[in-house]
Amino acid sequence: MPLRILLVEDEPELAGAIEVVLRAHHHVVDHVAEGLGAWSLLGSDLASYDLLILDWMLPGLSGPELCRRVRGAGLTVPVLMLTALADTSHRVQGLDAGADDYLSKPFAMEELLARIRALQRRQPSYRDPLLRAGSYVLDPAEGCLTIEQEGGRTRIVMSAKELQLMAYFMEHPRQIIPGSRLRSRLWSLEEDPISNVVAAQVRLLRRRLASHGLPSPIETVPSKGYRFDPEPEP
Amino acid sequence: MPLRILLVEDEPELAGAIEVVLRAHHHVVDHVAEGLGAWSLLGSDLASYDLLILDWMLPGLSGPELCRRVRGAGLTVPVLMLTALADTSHRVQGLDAGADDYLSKPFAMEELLARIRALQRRQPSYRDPLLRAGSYVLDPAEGCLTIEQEGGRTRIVMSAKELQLMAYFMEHPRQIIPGSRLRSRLWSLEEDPISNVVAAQVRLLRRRLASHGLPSPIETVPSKGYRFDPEPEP
DNA sequence: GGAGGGATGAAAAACAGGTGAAACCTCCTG
DNA sequence: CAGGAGGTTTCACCTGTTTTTCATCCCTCC
Repeated sequence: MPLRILLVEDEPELAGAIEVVLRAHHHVVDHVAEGLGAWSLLGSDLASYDLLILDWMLPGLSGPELCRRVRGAGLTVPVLMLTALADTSHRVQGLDAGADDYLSKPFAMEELLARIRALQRRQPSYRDPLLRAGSYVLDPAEGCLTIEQEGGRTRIVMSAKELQLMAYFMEHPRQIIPGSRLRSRLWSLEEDPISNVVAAQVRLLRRRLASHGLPSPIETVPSKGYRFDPEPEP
Repeated sequence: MPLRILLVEDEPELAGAIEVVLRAHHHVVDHVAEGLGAWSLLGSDLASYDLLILDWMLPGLSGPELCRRVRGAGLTVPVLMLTALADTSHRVQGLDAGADDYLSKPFAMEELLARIRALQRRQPSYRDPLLRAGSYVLDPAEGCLTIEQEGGRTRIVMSAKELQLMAYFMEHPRQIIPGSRLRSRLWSLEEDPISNVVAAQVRLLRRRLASHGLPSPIETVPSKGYRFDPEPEP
């Protein structure tokens, strides 16, 4: 599975080599040469990384310092530290700063890849909690819905709006939800009030469920709204 | 689960970045650039928000000031404050103003998301309470009225206006209510006074009750108004 | 007995939602 | 950078329901 990796390394040759290898293994790599640049990327960029590879010695902001900042900001992203200094006291310093692993130069690319794999396995990576209602389980992180029926489970990948809608329904099971409420909760204000986005999107959601052979759990209560029933009583 | 979020931030770049990230996580985001706009948005109950993200420095109305107003108005919505000022005295000021959390710029989007998740672990949805008068129980959420008689209960699904009318009667049992009051309470402002909407709607309400075999609890007091009696004395 | 509020049924208007096609947008790919 | 695929929204049109109006009738109170 491809990872989004931020590589912070000031030696151009090594950096280039690492980039090539990682890309060859289908990872997406951003490279910066110094610590402050990395920090501002982490601080404001839209990207979120699956892995940070930090050189120990960096202009601007050292590897351990950057690592401490990252941890201080509450980030749980795995950090792999690179260094020319192999002795134990440095190793300890690095790990104390919050790094997850530590690799001494020179190293074989194979070892780097192996350690990346190891970090990924160990990664408990915080995920949004699942949302459950009856036999429906929604996973916002994965962007999918699974339904447990007799005879197994069905997994449905959904679009963003479908997920929002489904989540709202699942948070309010069996309640009648007026279309106007959906509109005000799930769509931002500026849109013109004479539109039928809600009806249209409800339709798409129903169609998506139907396309997997599921009976629609969303009922229309005429001129009142919609009602989601996680498992209709007989 | 998706949240409805109001973002008050005057730096366009940062605001844009936050918006994109929040949307990517399936939240619904409204963005205003200054405090007064935010305040008027919060005042109009077009939308109710699950979270406010306030910049510290804002044109018009500062973040802490807005936050104080929000709390002063009795709103319990979680507030997350953003600021370039990291020192403790500001942190304390922000939290004293009623903010629930505090984030210093620059911050990683991951941290913002983590804090939002943390703030968000709170109360589940609640239902609006039932309205009771004598043997009549009105459930606004379900849009129905139940009557407990000897021999069981009757459940009547009603239309919106019927519910409004019934609710008004049930809130003023045994009182004589002039038609003109119903008109001004239940119908927005001066519609043309030569209409008999009220009479017509009262009729529909009576008919609906009658169609379920119930004696009408709504009596007409000639040239004075209507009176609702939750259970007529013999 | 006539004025006025209310009752009544039918008809009209307004409304909410369902539907398919088409327009848009954004992201991805060649 | 063009083209394509999805996803999302709009549009025009259709349905059924709710709400209001209208014309008429009824009753009560001065």
